[in-house]
Amino acid sequence: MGEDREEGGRLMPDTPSFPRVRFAPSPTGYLHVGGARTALFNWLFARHFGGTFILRIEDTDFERSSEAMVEGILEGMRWIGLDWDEGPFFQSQRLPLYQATAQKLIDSGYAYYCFCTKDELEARRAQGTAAMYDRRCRALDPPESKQRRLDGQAAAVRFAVPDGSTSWNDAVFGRVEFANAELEDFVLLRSDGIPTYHLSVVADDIQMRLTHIIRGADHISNTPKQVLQYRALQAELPVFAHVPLILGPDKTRLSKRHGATSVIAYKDMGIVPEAFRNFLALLGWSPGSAHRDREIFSSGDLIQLFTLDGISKSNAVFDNDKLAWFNTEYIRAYASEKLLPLIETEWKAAQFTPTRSREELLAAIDLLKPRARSLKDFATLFRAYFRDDFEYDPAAVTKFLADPELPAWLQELATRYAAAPEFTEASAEEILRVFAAEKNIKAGALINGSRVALTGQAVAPSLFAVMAALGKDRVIERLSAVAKVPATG
RNA sequence: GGCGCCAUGGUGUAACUGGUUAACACGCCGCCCUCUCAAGGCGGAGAGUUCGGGUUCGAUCCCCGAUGGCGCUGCCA
Repeated sequence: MGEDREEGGRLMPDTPSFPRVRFAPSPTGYLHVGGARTALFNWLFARHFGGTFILRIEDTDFERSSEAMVEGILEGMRWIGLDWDEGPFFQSQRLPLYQATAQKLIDSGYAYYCFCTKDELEARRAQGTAAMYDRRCRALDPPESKQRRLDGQAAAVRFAVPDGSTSWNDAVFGRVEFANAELEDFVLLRSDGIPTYHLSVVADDIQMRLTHIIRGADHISNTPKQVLQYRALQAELPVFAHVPLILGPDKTRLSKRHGATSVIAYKDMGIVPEAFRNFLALLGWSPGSAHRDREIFSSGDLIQLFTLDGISKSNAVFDNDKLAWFNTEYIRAYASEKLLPLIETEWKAAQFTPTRSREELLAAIDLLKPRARSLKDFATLFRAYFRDDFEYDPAAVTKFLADPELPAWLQELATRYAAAPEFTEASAEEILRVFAAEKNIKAGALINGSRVALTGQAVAPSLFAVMAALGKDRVIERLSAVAKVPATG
C-alpha cells in the first residue's frame, strides 16, 4: 500500500491509503436492493484498498426504527457475504456526541435556536408564503435566545446557512455546486434534543474519521448542507462518491410495486448469494474495457477490480432475467458439496426431507444442477430424485405417457432390468434399445415414457443417467408401477 | 413550481476521453446437436449514440438549448 500523496491529507478516490468507509442504513425497513448495493460498493472499496468498513445504524427516528429491522439488515448483509470491521454502532446511543456538536456550532455562531413550533411552521407552509423556513429566529439576539432556553422554552437548533455557494468534487459526478440561497436553515437538533439526519451523519462521519462517503445519489442534494457543517466544524472534507440509483423495469425508483425489494426475498426465491452479489456489483459499475467480455466475477475478482471510477453516472434498471441467468451460472458452476448446504436450507424452508444418503444426494445434485434455475427446483421439480413420493406432472403424462400400449411395455421393460446381471448407465441403455428393436417401437417413445414414469417430469437429464442415479431397484419399482400413474384427459 | 443530476439497442455496460463496420453480456428469433428440457456450437434481428444547433477536417465523446427521466425541496433518513 502506498502513501497518501495528496496535499492536505485529502484522499483522492483511488489512492491506496487505508480508507475508512461505512454503510449507514436506517432500520425502518429490511435491507433493500439499493442499500445492499451501496453496502457492497463500500465493502469492495474497503477490501480493495485494505481499508476499514464500518457499519452504523441510523436509528434516530425512533418512531419508525425497530430492532427487528436491524436484525433483518444484518441478515441481509451476511447473506451476500459482507462483513464489517467496526460496529454496528447505533446513533441512538451516541446522542451526547450530536448534542455537543450542535452546541459547538451554536457557540461558534453557525447555528441558532429556533422557537417556532412544528404547527407554526406547517401553518406558514400551508399559507404558501414561505416554501422554505423564513429564518425569523436567526434574527433573535443570542443572549435572548439563551435566556428563553433557560426559562425552559423548547427550541430546535438550526444551521445558519451563509450566503454564497457550496461545492465539492464528487468522485463520480465531478464538481457539483449549489447556490446557498437554495438551502434552508435546516434543523440540526429537534426540540426534543434528538438530532436530525443532517447533524448525526456529519458528526459521526467526522468522529469515525471516514475518508470516503459512498452512498446513493439521492443524497446529492443533502451534500451541500453537510459540506457547510464540515467547514463550520473545521473538519477535513471526505471524498464524496454518489452512486446512481436502481430503478424498476418502468424506470421509476425501485419499490415494492416492482415486487421483491428486500434482499432476503431473493434468498427466499432460491437465488444463490454469490449470483446476487455478482449481479448487484455490475449494476452501476463496470470493471472497464479490459474486462468487457466478462460478466462472472468472484468475490475476489470484484475486490481486485473495484475502483470508484468504474461507477457510472446514470441510473440502472434492475433486470430479473439477468439475475436469473447469473443464478443458473453459479448453480451450475458450484461443486455439489458447496451446493448441498444451500439446497438444505431451501429444503428446510419448504419442509422437505430427503430420504437418501449424503452420497446419493451429492450424485443427484451433480446430475441436476445444470438444469436448475433456482435452488427451489431441488424441492419441487427434482423431488423424485430425493424422495419416493412425488407427483406426476399432468402435462408430462399427457405428452409422453398417453399411448395406451406404453404402460405394458414399460412394465415388461422393468422385468428385463430385473433379470439383467448388471445395471449401469450403459447397460440400461443397451437393454432398452434392444427391447425397442424387438418390439419394433421407437426407442424415443420408450425413453420419454420412462422419464415421466421415473421422475414425474417431462424435463430431466439424460434418461440413463437418471436411471443410474436412481438405482436399479427404484427404476424397476417405478416402471412397474406405471399403471398407477393417474391418467389425464 | 424551484434547484440539482443524468441521457449509447428492450436491459446492464464498452468504446485508447474527438477518427471503430459503435463492442460484450442478458433477453428475443432461427439452425445444429438430441431421448425431453436446459447447456453448448453457429447465425440473426435490434442503437448510428434522446432531439436541435454549434466548435472541428472529423463528434457517442467538447459547448449551448430543448425534451425526457430521476433526485431533493420535513423538527424522515
